[in-house]
Amino acid sequence: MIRTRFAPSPTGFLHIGGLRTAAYAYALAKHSGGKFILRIEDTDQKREIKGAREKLQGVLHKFGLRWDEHYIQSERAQTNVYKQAAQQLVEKGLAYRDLGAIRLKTPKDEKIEYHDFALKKTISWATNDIPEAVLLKSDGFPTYHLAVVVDDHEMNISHVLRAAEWIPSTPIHLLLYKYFGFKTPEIGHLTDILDPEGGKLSKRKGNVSVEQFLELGFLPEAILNFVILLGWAPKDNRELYSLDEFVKAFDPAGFQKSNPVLNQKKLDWFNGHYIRIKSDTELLQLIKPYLSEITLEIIPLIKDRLTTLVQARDLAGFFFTRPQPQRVDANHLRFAIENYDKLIKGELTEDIKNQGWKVGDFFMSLRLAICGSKITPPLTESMLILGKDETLARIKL
RNA sequence: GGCUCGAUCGUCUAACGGCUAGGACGCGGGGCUUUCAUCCCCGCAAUCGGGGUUCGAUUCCCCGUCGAGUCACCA
Repeated sequence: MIRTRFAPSPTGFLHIGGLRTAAYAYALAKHSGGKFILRIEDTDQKREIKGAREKLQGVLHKFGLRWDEHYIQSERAQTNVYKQAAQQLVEKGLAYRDLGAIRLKTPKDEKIEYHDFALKKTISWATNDIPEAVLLKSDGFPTYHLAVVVDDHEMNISHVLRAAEWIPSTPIHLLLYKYFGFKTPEIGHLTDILDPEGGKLSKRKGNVSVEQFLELGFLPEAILNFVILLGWAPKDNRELYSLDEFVKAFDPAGFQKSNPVLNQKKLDWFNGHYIRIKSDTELLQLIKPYLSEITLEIIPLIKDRLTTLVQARDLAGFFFTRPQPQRVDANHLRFAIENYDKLIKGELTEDIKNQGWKVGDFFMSLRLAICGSKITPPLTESMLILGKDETLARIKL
C-alpha cells in the first residue's frame, strides 16, 4: 500500500508550493487507496511559532486534504527515538561526536545513487561531495536529516515526495537509510515554482502564502486546480479538476522536469470559472465576509463580473452606500425622472433617441448618478433592486 | 565557484523517432450588448545554439549557452 506524507515545518503560513506538494502526495496515495500522513516537522525550537500548526491544519482542511495519520516531531523527540538512533550510529562507528553534536561519517571514493520517480531519472553523487551533516544538535533535538529518515521508516512511508530544494540533501538520507539498514523509500522531487521576475517564488516578490490568496477572495477549488497544473499535466491536457477528479486522474508520469512560472492571470481565470459555477446561494455566503449587506437578488448581477470575491465590494457597494455626486448631463437625469416608469420597463429607448441623444450616453449619465462608476452591474436590474425612492433620490442629487 | 537538475508559443503544457508541432491562459480582431463582464467565433505566437546517431530528430548522444536549486547545530 502506498503511504505518503506531507511534512511541513510550521512557519506561520502555508506556501503555495507547499500546498502543491501536499496535493500531489495526497493524490499519489489516494489514487490507489493508500494513506496520506501529516507530519509536523518542528524540531527547531528557535523557530517555533505558536498557533502555526492549528492554522496550517485549518488551511489544509479548506482544500479537502484530509490526513489519515498525524504526527508531531517535537513530541516524538521526547521519546528519545532520534537520540537513540544517533547514538546507535556512533556506536557502529558511522557517526561521531563533534562539539556536542553528532555528525554523519561519509565514506571516501564511493558512489551513491537513487532513481527519482518524479524526475524519472537516476541521480548520483560521489560520496566525497556529501557533507558530514549534523544529525543530532547540541540541544538534543534531531536535525531534519535524522528525523526525516527515522520517521519515514517508522511511519512506513513508501513514497517520499518533496520540493527540489531537497535534492542536495538526499545523499545524506541515502547514507542514513543504508547505515540504519532501512529500506529506502521511493523518492521523488518536485519542480520549484518560479516567480515571473525570475528565481524561486518568494515572499519578497508577491503572494506566496495560501492564506493570502484566500483572503483576497480566491476559492480553494481555483487555487488547488491552478497549482496542481504547475508542474504536472495529464496526457490529454485536461485543465479542470476537482480534488477527487485529480486523485482519479493522477499519474506520476505527468510530473514535469522543468520549473514552472507562476502565472497569476491563469489563477484569475480559474477563479472566475469556479465563481461562475457556484450556485447563487453558495456565492452569497462566500461574498458575505467581504460585503456583509449583500443579498441574494444581487448575486446574478455580479457573478459574471467577479474575478475574486473581494471585488464584490467595488461592484455592489453602491447598493448600500450612496455614491459621490457625479458631473453628468442634467437633461438626461431630468428626463429619467419624468419617465421613470417607462424607463424601468425598458421602453424608453425610442424616446431617448427622439431627444437626439445617444442611448449609451443617456444610460451612462444615469449609471454614474446611481452607481458612481462607469463599470457597474446591469443598470435597470440594479434600479429595480434599489427601489424607486432610492433610485430617484440619487438621480435628483 | 563546487555539486545537482532543467530547456516546445509571453506563461502552463501535448506530441510510440515519422501529419500543416495540438490545447489552455493572456493578447489582437469580430459577434452579442445601454457600461463592464460573461458567452461564442477568428487570429497572432514556440521546438535555445552547434555538432553527431538515423531514411527521418521537439524526441536519443556530446559540447556550448542560458535558467534553477543547494552548499547551517533551518527545515
